[in-house]
Parts: sequence; C-alpha cells; structure tokens
Amino acid sequence: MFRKLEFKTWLKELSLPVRQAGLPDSGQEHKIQTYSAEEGDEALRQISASKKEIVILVDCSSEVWPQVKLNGFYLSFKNSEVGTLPPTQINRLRQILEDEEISKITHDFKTLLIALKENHIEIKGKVFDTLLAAYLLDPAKVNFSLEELSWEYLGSYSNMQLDETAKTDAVFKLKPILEAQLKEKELLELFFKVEMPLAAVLAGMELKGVKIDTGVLKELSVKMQTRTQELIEKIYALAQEEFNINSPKQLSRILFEKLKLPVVKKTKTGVSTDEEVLNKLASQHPLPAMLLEYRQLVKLTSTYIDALPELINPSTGRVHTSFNQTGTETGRLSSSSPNLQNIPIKTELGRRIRRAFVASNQNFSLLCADYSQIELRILAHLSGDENLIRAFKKDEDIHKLTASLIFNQKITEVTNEMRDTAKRVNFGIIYGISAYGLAKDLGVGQEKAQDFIDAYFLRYPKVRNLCDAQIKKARKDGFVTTILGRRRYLPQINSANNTLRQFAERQAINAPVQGSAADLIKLAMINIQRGLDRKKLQSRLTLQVHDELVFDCPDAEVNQMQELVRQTMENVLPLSVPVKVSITAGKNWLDAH
DNA sequence: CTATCCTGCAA
DNA sequence: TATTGCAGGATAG
Repeated sequence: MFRKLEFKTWLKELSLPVRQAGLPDSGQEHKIQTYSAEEGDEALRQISASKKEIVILVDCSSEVWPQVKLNGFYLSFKNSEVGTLPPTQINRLRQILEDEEISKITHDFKTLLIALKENHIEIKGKVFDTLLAAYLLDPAKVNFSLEELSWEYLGSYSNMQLDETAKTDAVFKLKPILEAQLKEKELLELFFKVEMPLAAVLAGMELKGVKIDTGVLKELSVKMQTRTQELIEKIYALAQEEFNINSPKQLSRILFEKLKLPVVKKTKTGVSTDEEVLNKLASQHPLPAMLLEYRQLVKLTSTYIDALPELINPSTGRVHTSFNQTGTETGRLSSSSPNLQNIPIKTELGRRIRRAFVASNQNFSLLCADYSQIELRILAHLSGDENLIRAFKKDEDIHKLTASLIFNQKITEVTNEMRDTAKRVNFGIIYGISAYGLAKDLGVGQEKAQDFIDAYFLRYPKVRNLCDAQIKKARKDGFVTTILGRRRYLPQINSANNTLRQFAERQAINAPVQGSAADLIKLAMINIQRGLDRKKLQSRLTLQVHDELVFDCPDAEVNQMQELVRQTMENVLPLSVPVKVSITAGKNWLDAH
C-alpha cells in the first residue's frame, strides 16, 4: 500500500542531463521517446514559443530522480549522471520555467522548487499544485498520490504505479476538476493566497535548515551513557536478574509477577507500565522511579542526542527538516526527519537538547516569535464572548480570570493552584472538553470535573453557544470551517456509536480553533518572507512550531526583525481581540526563549 | 521485512 | 474516555 516518502535526498548534487523527451503523438496520449540533445533542445524551444500551460513533475520515488516533466514533453533529470544538459538546454528550460506567461501545473510544488533551486532555476507565472488542491478539498486523506487522486477524481483505477506519462496526463486532467471544486467550496482564495505561496516559503526553510552544535550533543551523549549504565545496573540489582528494560512485556513480568506490585491499569495486550502507572507505584518500591529516569534518558538519547547528528547534511552542516503541508486534518503543518515540533522543553535534560540548536555563526542569533495564547484568542473571536473579549482587550491574565470565574473568587484571591486548574480547563475547552478527560488531567473525580465545566460555561455562555453551533453545523453540513474557510469533514458526527459521534463532536469544536491558528501563522509566514525579500534582509525563517516562528538573524538585523515580525504576526488578520506576540533572541534555541 | 502496539515528546 | 502530530523499540506474523 501507500508509504510516505521521506524527502531527504535533495542535498545531492544535481546535474541536468536530458535522458528522454517525449512528444504527444495524438494530442491526448503522450509517447515517450528518447531524444538526442539537439532534438531535446528543439522540443524545449517549441514549448517556450507556444506559451501553453505545462505540467511539471518531480518524482522522488523513481530511480531516475528528480524528474521534470513538461506537458507534451517529458524530460527527466538524474543526479550526478554522466553528461550534463547542454547550456542551451538549461537556458531553454529556465526560459520556460521563469516565463510569467506560461502557467504551470505541479504535483508537489515544494519538492520541485527544492530540486530546481540546486540548479538556480526559479518558477514564475501562475502555479497550480494538484497535491495542495486535493489537500484543501479533503485534508483527511492520507494518500495524495496521483494513483489515489486519479481513482477519486478521474474514476480511473489502477493497481499499478502510474508511469511518468500517465502521471503527467493525470495531473493535466486533475487540474480543472480540482480547481472547479475549490471554487465551489470557496477554497480558491485560501489555495492561491495561502497554501501555494506557503509552499515556496517552506521550500526556503527546508533548504536553509538549522545549525546543530554537535559538541553540545556529544558531551551530553557521553554523560547520558554513563548515567544509563548506572541505572541499568541498579535496575538489574533490584530485579535480581537481567532483562530487557525496554520491553513492556518483560518489565511487567518483573513488576507485577516477581515483585508483586499492584496492577494499576491494563493495555489491549497486557499490563500497562506507562508513566502514570510507574508514578503511582513509585511510593511502594524504588524500582519505578529508576525506570522513569531510565526511560527519559533512553528516549531523549535515541530520539535526539544520538539521532540529530546523523541527520546533519554533510554538505551544509545543518539539519533540514521536512515540513509536510498535507499531514494534518486541521491545517497545521507537521515536521519530520527530525520532527522539530516536539523537541523537549519541560525537563532540564530536554532543555539541554535545545541548546544544541544554534544560530548560523557568532554574528547571528536565533529570534523566536511566539503567538501568545492564540487559540484562546481565536476562541474569544469565534464565540464573541464578552468576558473573554474584555479580558484580552485589557491584556489580563486569562487563566487567572477563568479561575476567578469558575471558583467564584476575586482576582486578587486566586491562588496559583486555582490558576493552574483554570489553565487546564481552558485547554480542555479547546480540545472539546469531556468530564472524563478533564478529570484525568486534573487528577480529580469526574463529578468535580463536570462542576468545573458547568461553571466555565455559566461564566462564558457564548463559548457554550459556539460549541453547540459548531456541532450543529457539522451535523447539517458535514464539515466545520476556519476563519479562512478551511474545511474539516466529520462524517462520524451523525454516527449511532456514541464514542465515535462524541469524538467527532470534540473535533468539531477543536478544528476551527486549531485550524484558524494555523491559518494565521501560515499567512504571517508568507507576509514575513515578503518583507524579508523586499527589504533584502539576510535573516531567514528556519522553523515553525505551530504557534512559534524561529529566525536565523544577523545580530545587526535583530532589532529591525523584531519590529517586522511583530507587526506582521500581530496584524495578519483582524480579530475582535488583540493578537499578541512575544519575541526573544539568543544564540541558541533555549536562550532564545 | 512490514505492521502494530506501547511509550512519550511538543503545541 | 481531551485536540493535533512524529518516532523509537519491541514484538507478531
């Protein structure tokens, strides 16, 4: 079946030999032929003169990679293969791709841009990406391959992988269909003003990457190895035998059979040994606490401390994350290889890992810009709740306000503990609260949790109205929308199965909030990049973590950047509450926070 | 070798 | 049985 392709090979040096070029033999079907360099040149000349819309594809799953296919023509380029494209052909190709009058259709624009960047070729003119179009039409889809889209939109199913010609044809045929559906669903503006330009911004971010200080990691690695070894020995001693600590199965035998500790909860296949369980057992035996430390150490070592250096591109000395623009159902980005959106921050060891993410050199700093409570502000905007709006307008401590409302106390009498509870309730609302979930998070009974929820809705009545309205809309229309009209379909919303239906109801509440926040930051990224280009600054956007942007800036630009970034992020879309951004700078990702 | 489970990190 | 993700290691087939 489908397998996600990780796109890590783009770093390889690229030459551009023309391997094959094909001309349409009857207008509809494209026949692939092998051309000589001179014939290839003539083919390119014809495209250039015709000004017709062309299809350009990069296929990184193919042995021949990357390939650039032009409608009616088929050109494939292979990395470091014998021979290079004659200069006249490179120029012809550039002429076509940089021709404002020639519209382009792509499937995965971001990857194409990265491939071409190596050859110093840009894309100009109107671009339509079938991948991004299909994503907006149905973000729940996991597979956006041309095989899948052909089946869905063209009604032509094939078990087999489409060959290059068939893919070109598919893209060519998909475009008008997808465009018409975008129009019908009022997604064209989101498509052309947000997702398409964002693809170019993401290409730039991936190319730029982020610098890693391997010295910091190396030092940590040595320390962690020593400590892990100590822990392993202590654990074996307490268990009175050696076993695989990483195996939940073997571990549960030690904990629950040999040491006879009480079973706290079960998983599908056995007895649970997760963090929650070990925390509860910690008061009864010294082993669980050691296991917790061991787990944290092993996790952080294998996932970051030892893994990050392996991901450094030797030719740039930097880590180049992949930002997936079609990976979430709400409109957020996801990141992989490495996933930079879950680098630890809460524990001391985690923070040390953040120290390894550094600015380009000693004359540069990392600038972090965080949206402050963006999801709650969006909740205020979408619901129109007076209490929330007033609080944000006065820049009050929103968690403290919620505490005073649900505990019925004066603001001045709110304790830290009350504030913490209120903060969790605020988060719960955004997730589409349930008494069960909130109770688990707060560590209280379900009745108590339900009291908090009732008190919350009593004090923020319009938030309840919003939740009800979103669920109602989902039932009626089958989807909910964000501020920019991004859709999320919720087919389970009318399910007879309570669990499934309630899950969909929570998603109906969460998706517009999470998705609108994604809309905002995506637009901000595009606008900031335009500002950087216009002002010809050397600062570069390198990371996005949902509500945070990280820039690599020359120290001389830091002040100017703060202003540009703040202004852009705070004013990207007018909400009925102020949007607040906090900005900090430092030599590494930790100090920049 | 691939798929799935368990675990745990982030916003 | 709180939302959205990615990833490593163990294990089953």
